[in-house]
Amino acid sequence: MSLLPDPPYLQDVDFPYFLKLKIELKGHHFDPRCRDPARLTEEASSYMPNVSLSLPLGMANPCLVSQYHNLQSSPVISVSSCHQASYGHHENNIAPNYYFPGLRPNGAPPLERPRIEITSYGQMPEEEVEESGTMGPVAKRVNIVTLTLPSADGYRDPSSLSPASSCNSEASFESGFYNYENSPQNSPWQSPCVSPKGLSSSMLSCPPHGHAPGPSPRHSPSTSPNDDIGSHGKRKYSFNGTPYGHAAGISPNHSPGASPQGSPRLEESWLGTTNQYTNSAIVAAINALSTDGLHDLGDGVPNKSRKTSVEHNASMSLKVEPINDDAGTELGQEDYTNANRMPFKKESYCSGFLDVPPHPYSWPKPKSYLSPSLPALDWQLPSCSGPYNLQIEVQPKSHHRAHYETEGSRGAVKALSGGHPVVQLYGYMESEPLTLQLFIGTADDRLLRPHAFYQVHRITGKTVSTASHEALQSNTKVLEIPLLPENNMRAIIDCAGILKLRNSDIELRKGETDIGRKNTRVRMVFRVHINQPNGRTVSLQAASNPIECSQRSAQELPLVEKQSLDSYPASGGKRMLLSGHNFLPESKVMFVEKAQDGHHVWETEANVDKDSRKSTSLVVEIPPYRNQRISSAVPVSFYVCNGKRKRSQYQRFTYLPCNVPMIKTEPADDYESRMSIHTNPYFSQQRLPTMMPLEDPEPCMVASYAPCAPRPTPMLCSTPSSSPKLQDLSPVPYPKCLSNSPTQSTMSGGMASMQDPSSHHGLALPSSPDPSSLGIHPPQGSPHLGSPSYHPLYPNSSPSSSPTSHPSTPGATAESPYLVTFSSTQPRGSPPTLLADDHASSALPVTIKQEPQELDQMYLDDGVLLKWGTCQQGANGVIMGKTMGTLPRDSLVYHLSVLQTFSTQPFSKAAIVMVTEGRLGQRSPLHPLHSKNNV
DNA sequence: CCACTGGAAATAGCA
DNA sequence: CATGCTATTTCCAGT
Repeated sequence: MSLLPDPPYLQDVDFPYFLKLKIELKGHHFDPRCRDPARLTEEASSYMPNVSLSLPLGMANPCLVSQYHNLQSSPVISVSSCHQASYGHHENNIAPNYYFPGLRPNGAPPLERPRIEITSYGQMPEEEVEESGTMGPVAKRVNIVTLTLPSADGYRDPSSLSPASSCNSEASFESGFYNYENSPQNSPWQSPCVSPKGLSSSMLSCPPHGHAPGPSPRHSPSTSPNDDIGSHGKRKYSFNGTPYGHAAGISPNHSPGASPQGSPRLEESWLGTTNQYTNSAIVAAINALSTDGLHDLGDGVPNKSRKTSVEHNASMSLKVEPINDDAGTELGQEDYTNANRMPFKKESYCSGFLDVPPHPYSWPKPKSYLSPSLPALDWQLPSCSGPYNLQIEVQPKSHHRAHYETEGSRGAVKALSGGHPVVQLYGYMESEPLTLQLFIGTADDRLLRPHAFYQVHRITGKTVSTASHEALQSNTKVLEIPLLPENNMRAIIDCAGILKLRNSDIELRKGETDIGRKNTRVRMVFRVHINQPNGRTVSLQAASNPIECSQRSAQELPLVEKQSLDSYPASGGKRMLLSGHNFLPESKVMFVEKAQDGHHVWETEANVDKDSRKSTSLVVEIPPYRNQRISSAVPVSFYVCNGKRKRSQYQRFTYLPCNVPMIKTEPADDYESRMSIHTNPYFSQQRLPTMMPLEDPEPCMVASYAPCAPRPTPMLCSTPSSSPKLQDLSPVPYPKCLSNSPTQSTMSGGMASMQDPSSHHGLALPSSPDPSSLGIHPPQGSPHLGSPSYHPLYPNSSPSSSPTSHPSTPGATAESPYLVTFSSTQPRGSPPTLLADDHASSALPVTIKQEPQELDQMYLDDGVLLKWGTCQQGANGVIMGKTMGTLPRDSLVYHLSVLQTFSTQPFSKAAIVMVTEGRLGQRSPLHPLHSKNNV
């Protein structure tokens, strides 16, 4: 990056602010090649040097920090990331090549990706000129910063954005600098671009952008851009104008006001740091903005549009016509076409800028951090490593009603006590402040990953004591909060709210396989990246207890937060205390045992102590198990039921043989135990029965969680290497973990990752050029066949014990506890199987998690699949029918509609789906796609 | 005036 | 295809 003399008026401008002002997205095509580890590596090697040298990076957010700093002093920034096209184009730029390693293949043709260009105030007018992505951007201005955006899509999936998310996400763009997408750490693989619907990017592009011929692209349904922005008085902030702003305006779907990210707050955030800016500067910036990346945001947006979005229509989305004023900024035709960019009116934003109040807090400047690569958000990280221990001292309340873009903020997530969650890093004695990252993660039974339907929302205001920054990493908004030594590395999280994205917007994104319906639980995920003297970086992560985000669920569904017992002898009879919410006088507690196929093998209603009933607690008598002579522990589950469809999630419980010790500390190293550990996120226990074969219950499962014991004080934790199996344990599965907030955070799972700066990026995917071969895969659906815990965290990460090794490399060295097994026969792109031991590689049957009562979807326990098809089940077994297609293994959850997409031919709903593990040719148990109307 | 909240009507999606 | 429910979103109004 280069710094230029600051114009007088720009001197005080914060980088972030700046970015916000000038961001242009170009090209929205995401080239898969970018995800190629090999290429990434190459690139990293080639370009990283520049980055590290020129950028003072914050540990947590190297990119952000560096840019931020630089920008502050220099209005003109030229950054070109990832994309060749973009990079190198800005001859004028002093530091034209700010490369995010891994983004672009060497010598590979330029990839068309959305770019963000930032231009200094003075140049803004011109920066607008752009060239189409492939051609290579034509640097109009020296001072233009170009950031290649992942697809400029939605929050999560670069390749596909939901209208809402993509279009609106101002934040994301703002964070352009913060955008980690380009960095290796991002998991390019994170979201498989499986486009179930086969939507083309163009199709997906944000329709809204296709702004009407009208004056301002931003035109939202509401009519005037301005209106869009602020139906709720947000207009003022609508700073969305900026990248995000676009979104707002752009996406008809979006409610006028807010963009998901673009929540009004964004502006504030920026403002906070940028308050000093003068109006003129702001105006200029605004002017410069014109068509921005907002359009890109729309990329990946499903054609499907809401009724409410009048403007949404294919034609519009596909084609954007330059609009008046913004026209100046317009992109080439291609850009429009591709990105569907909509120009928005500057005016509308101006006011917003001016109105924003300054933020008192001055973002700490972290030390320079050379390694831009940070672990992807879907990688599992441990909460402690060596002397460090990241803990959630005060857990958030179990319920927090998330707000929609169309609503005003619903405030920050609170703690049960009425205060706010508190996170603290123990064991850190340095004087350098660190950055605590926060994002909204999933709370289901699968590996923790960014939640597709929720985003963290920055809260600011008088009542907020904690400063924060918004950044975008892999389409996920990340709140960055300073962790200061003077505060004992403790942060009160009173600046984080939760934004709900419309299901319809997200589900149609390319590659998105998760469904939003009834997927309303989230966890706050905290991360910290600690630089080590040796140049490595230790990344820790702690996830909160699950948080129910829907209004209705919060009000009606019973929620079990704690249970006094995890297991008990088959004889039962013991009373167990359940703590939670929404327990009613008529609440029932049902114990169930499910077979592998999801059918209930046994179900019984437990007696509830009527006298002790409270809305938040309930005493239930453990019913005797159906078989009093079990020789091994039998995992079952129970749930609280308030009526039809009003059930809590399944809670785990284990029946023990009457004479057997209750706990085993070492999980058996078999498939099941691995799986159990693997899938154990908070609620995993609840669903476990459903998704796993129960026939051979493993007592170990319970035991495996034992390690979760709270660690109030800093202490050494077992490193991944030492106890890989435990690494992935998530916080809360068992009461013991639940009881103490600190405890929970302890096991957020994953292993600590150590980065070796020398590698320049997190992608040290060395030996194998092909990502798929490496097994590095996206977590999204991530699976974990063999060892969930060993999710390919950092490609180049290694256990703390052997930081330099490349665990992710197939055939990992002996020094690494982690082994990656890869089979040539394994479908390309299939996830690598990381094993904790040699045994893991054995063929494991693919299991399908299924919840009969649920939607037309099925869960795949492993990512290693697969071919699937229909077959008929005869009396003696199964007769395979036709192979219907091959599924991308990155997704764990498949909707019927998705399967149909992959199918080479129509299939009957009466068919049974069969999943085969490609590598081993094994067949998973057969599962009806849908229990009710079987496919 | 704003940022929240709590409620609940309006919609959507399923069964 | 209509109907009944649920779940999701959007609105409203009060603090």
